[in-house]
Amino acid sequence: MTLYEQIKSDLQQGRLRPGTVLKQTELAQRYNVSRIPVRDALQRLKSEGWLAPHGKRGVAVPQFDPLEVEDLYWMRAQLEPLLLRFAADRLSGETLGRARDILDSMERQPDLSAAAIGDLNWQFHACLYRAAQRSTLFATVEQLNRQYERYIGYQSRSLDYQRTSQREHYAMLDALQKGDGEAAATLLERHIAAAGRKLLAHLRDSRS
Amino acid sequence: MTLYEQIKSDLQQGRLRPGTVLKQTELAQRYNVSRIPVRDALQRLKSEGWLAPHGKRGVAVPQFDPLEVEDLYWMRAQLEPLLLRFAADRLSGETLGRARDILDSMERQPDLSAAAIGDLNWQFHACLYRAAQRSTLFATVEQLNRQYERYIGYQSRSLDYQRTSQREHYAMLDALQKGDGEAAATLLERHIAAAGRKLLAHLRDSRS
DNA sequence: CCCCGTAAAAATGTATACATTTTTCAAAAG
DNA sequence: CTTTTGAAAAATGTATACATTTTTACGGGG
Repeated sequence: MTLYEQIKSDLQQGRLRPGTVLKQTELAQRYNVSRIPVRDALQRLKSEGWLAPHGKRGVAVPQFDPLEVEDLYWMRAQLEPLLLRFAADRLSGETLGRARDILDSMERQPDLSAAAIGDLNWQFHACLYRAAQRSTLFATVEQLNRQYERYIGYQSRSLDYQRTSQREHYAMLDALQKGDGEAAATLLERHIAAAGRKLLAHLRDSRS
Repeated sequence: MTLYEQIKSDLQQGRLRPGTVLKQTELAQRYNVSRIPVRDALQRLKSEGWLAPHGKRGVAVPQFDPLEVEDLYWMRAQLEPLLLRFAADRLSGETLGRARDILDSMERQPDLSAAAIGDLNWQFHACLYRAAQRSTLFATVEQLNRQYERYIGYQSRSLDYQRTSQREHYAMLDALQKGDGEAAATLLERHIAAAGRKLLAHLRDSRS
């Protein structure tokens, strides 16, 4: 596991709490490395929204922010359906197959961690988006999804919601297989909006 | 001037040409610094689209890509009008004044460099967007604009186009001053789309 | 003639040491 | 008692040196 992944995992699991100011020296000791790789990891984590600038120098673990979630989901709801429309014309049977495999594997494994679910989720979407061959649009969408990972702990793991989410995924895939990209894009937009509302509700509940 | 700015300027002015593979050691010698600050600058430039990964290690100066321009402008046309709508309700007289000052100063200076025009352009837009107090949305928009800077050399500097562009800016500002955020947002969307078409045409001309 | 494996070289990753900047804290002035 | 100032301490920025990985090039085998 790289240093970047280690720090990210500590952020995800609350071992580094919002509000904490991170010192390169402390982190270097904590992970038994020198400050050079720490600097690299911090810069990357900062660019992905896991850390925020703190004063003139230094970084801090940012608070959870409902407004950030709203922005992220709104942007995703705008950009991802377009990407899917571009992809629709170019989807090979093999790609659709791989996407279905990912969904099936989620189905098979009953209780994955929130992080694992989030990862497979992205793998599924990314697998379709890549087919669009729009690397710039894809890169931005990927970044938004990475930024949203920070909130993955608040994602509902209720079996109920998982079922709904999976049903929407399969419906999208079916539409694509029929060649109806437009329908798939509409489903996707609703899927993202619904997930956003769900996450916001959870966030507001658990922090009020 | 920081190292980051120096390298960026060399990229902008073609002293580092598309296709070139950059070596940390070479750059360190070229700019008379050690490899540590070079690494930092390269990572940042990479995250802003000025450089692209090259193989497993190392970075290269990317080719100019019309598809990238299309994606950037399309995303900007989607995201920025929303940001302006959010801002519209919160614009103070002072903010509007500062925005107008920026436009006026562009008017006063007849022949600025493409880079200088681009910078003032962004200052104008950013000044309005900041009022929305949507930091996540703002950050994404800012990144898209920075990414687009790479193509600023292809921006038309014809007096004709500059006039059109300025007229659109003033029209937007007038709409905002009248409190008509909706009209301003519509103008902005068209403004971005028009600028995108213009840039694409130039790019295709000069490289065919 | 081409391909593959291996060793040398070149490039990047990381640690340590030093330089510079920022922050902190205490003492003195108002 | 509050504010200011300045020196010590702490943190980050940078250089040099070493470690590891990747690339390159050469020579032998197929």
